[in-house]
Amino acid sequence: MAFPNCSRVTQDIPAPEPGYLRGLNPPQREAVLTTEGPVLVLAGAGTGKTAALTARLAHLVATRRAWPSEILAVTFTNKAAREMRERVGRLLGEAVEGMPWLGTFHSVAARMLRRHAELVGLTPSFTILDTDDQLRLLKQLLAAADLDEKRWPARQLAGLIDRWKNRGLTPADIDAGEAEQFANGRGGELYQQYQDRLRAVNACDFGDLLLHMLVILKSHRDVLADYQNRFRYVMVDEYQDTNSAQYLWLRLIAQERKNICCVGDDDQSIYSWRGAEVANILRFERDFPGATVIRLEQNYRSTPHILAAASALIAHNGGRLGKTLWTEEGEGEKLRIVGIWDGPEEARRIGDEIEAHERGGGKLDDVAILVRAQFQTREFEDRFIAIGLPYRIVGGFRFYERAEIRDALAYLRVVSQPADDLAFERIINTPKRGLGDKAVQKLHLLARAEDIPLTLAAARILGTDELTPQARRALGNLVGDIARWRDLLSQLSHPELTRQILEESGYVAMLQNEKSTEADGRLENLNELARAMEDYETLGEFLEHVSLVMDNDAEADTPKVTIMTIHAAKGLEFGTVFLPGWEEGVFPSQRSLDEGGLASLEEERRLGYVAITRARRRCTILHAANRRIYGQWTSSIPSRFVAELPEQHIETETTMSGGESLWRAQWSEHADPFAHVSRGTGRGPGWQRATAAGGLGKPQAGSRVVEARASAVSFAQPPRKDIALGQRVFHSKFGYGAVVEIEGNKLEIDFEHAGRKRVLDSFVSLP
DNA sequence: ACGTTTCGATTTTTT
DNA sequence: ATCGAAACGT
Repeated sequence: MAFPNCSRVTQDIPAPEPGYLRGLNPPQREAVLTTEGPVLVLAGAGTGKTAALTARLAHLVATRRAWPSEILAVTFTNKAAREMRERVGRLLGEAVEGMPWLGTFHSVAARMLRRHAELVGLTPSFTILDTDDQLRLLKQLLAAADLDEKRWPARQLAGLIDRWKNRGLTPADIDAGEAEQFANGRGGELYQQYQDRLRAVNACDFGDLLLHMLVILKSHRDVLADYQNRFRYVMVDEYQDTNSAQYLWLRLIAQERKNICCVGDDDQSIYSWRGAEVANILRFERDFPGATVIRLEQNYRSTPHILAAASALIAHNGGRLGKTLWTEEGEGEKLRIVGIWDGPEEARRIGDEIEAHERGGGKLDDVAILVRAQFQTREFEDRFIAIGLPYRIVGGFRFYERAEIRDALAYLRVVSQPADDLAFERIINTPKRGLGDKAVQKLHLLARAEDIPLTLAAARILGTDELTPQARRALGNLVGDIARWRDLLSQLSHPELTRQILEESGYVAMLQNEKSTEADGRLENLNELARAMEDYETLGEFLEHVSLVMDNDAEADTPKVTIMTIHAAKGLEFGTVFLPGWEEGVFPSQRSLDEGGLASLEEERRLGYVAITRARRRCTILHAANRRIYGQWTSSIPSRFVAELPEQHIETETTMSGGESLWRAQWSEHADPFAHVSRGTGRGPGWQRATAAGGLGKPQAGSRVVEARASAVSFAQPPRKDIALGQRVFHSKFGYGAVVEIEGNKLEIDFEHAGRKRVLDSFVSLP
């Protein structure tokens, strides 16, 4: 269809195929070349979705169907947006300078909202709040409403409001039934108050970025018409993750031209808990009649065994659009299912295998351990530190979520935005300057009475005798400092100003006085912040960047094993993947089993599908018979998902003697034969198990042998001569501590902050 | 105002 | 077990 044997010109001089089509398979080409009308691209895991999407963008621009500024292309994460921008850039040369509307839903919406802020009662320089600020504000409202924070936690209200916003509901849309969900029907009223307060401080939360734009598009036909006109083409990545507000927003904008191309995979929808509606992708054809549906099914990532196992697992779900993944790859290894005794053994086992992988010439960067929940990472961290295996834990705190970064930003916000009460509250007593609850309360009273921002109230209260003399002096200094910094705003570059503020506010001194490893890290982070600022023209630009875009997946120095949650791994791939904790109650998680019913279980299963399909060559699933959860030893049975993997694609192994079947049979008879011996002993139940006579048979030979091998490797390095008992040493992760035991080159150290740990001597230095 | 103790919760996470 | 936040005591 694309190249009929028509014109003589193309026959004489075969038109060279455009570079961006090179290497694409037929369905991918179809996705690129079907530019007009609604298109749904169902892209299975590893089927070259991003390649198709970026080629499509390049095609639209190269064929002059649209200027870069006339294409709206939205993703969920900054990473995805960045990657797309880079790849399109590579395809088109630097011709794509401006793709102003390529970005995350939130950054694109924020960009729009800044142009129309007045329509929802904000100014174009509104602040984007982080979760901390949000909670602080809600707590104030709850206190004012005389609600017990115990019974009605601010977190819960924040979650509820967020869900409302995700669904596109403004306070006016909250009926009694909805409001019922919080504080006996006061939910709606609190939502309204929250929005009023946000407007008063000229701020938005993340949900507002989309919701405000949605309201504006609905109520201002001219604005809507402008965007409908401007965007000749709309492209959406990870469509299965869109929430209702995003869906409505897209539908409004694409309604006119209907050139909307959504790419997604219903089987990889794992974010329903934060408002994603799988229904959006399932009903695409009804929403956009005449839509072209294209399936990308050729997988370029994994071996047939891995694909078959993943496909069989996901086949247990109902209501799918359905895809059949295939590959040209050769057989490869079967998935391995490994049953072991307990959590520590799981970590030992994986550590040993990774060491073997490394000895065999494998790269650590190509290995990942994907867990269901964050708490599972601990076990691995402990073990890997002990054996000196480099690892990186992805997730947890992002750079801009760290307290010191937020504090620094709050100072900058106070300086650049006089109305930013929340920022002022954050820094008023950080570092401690003797301004406690009482002083803050008085400030609030005055600010509310006069209806002025806190910074102004602070300046006024100095002229009264409301405050104690010390408090007045401290506040006077702060107010004076802020005024001075505001003046400097025009004279200094913002990185310089930042350094000066941190210095003069006493923040740096506060950290220096702490003298802990953490404090050192924080100072380093602050330096990093100032350095990062140098890339931005204005302070405002930087603040926008930091609240919407900043992430920290840098640090690609030494090769490391990656440990992260399955959620965080979506979109990534690794040669070797370990999937620990496939036990009922861990994965699927207890919570999903208790509440949420079938839908929730199916989402867990999709998670399993995502997890397995991250692997290119080798995938190992593990389940432990015993695990410590919340400090309690709990016994568990293998995940139902393990049983859903077809036998011909897996290889089962267990360190319990007698094979899995015997082991399972034993389990069904005795729920937990060792619960009574395992509690409160110094050694874990795995040890008990291995040394116990009788019970379930011989000691676990495999595990013991492996343990010995690990030790041999460790002792190959001669122990250091400069470390003696009682020696004070420094470890880059745990900080300072004293050596309490030496065993070859293994040390047991009592750390000042981290407690007792066993580490290799090569990982510590003398202070 | 600040340090200490107790209490309670504890999936997944982006923006 | 462990961490953070709220209540409590100095």
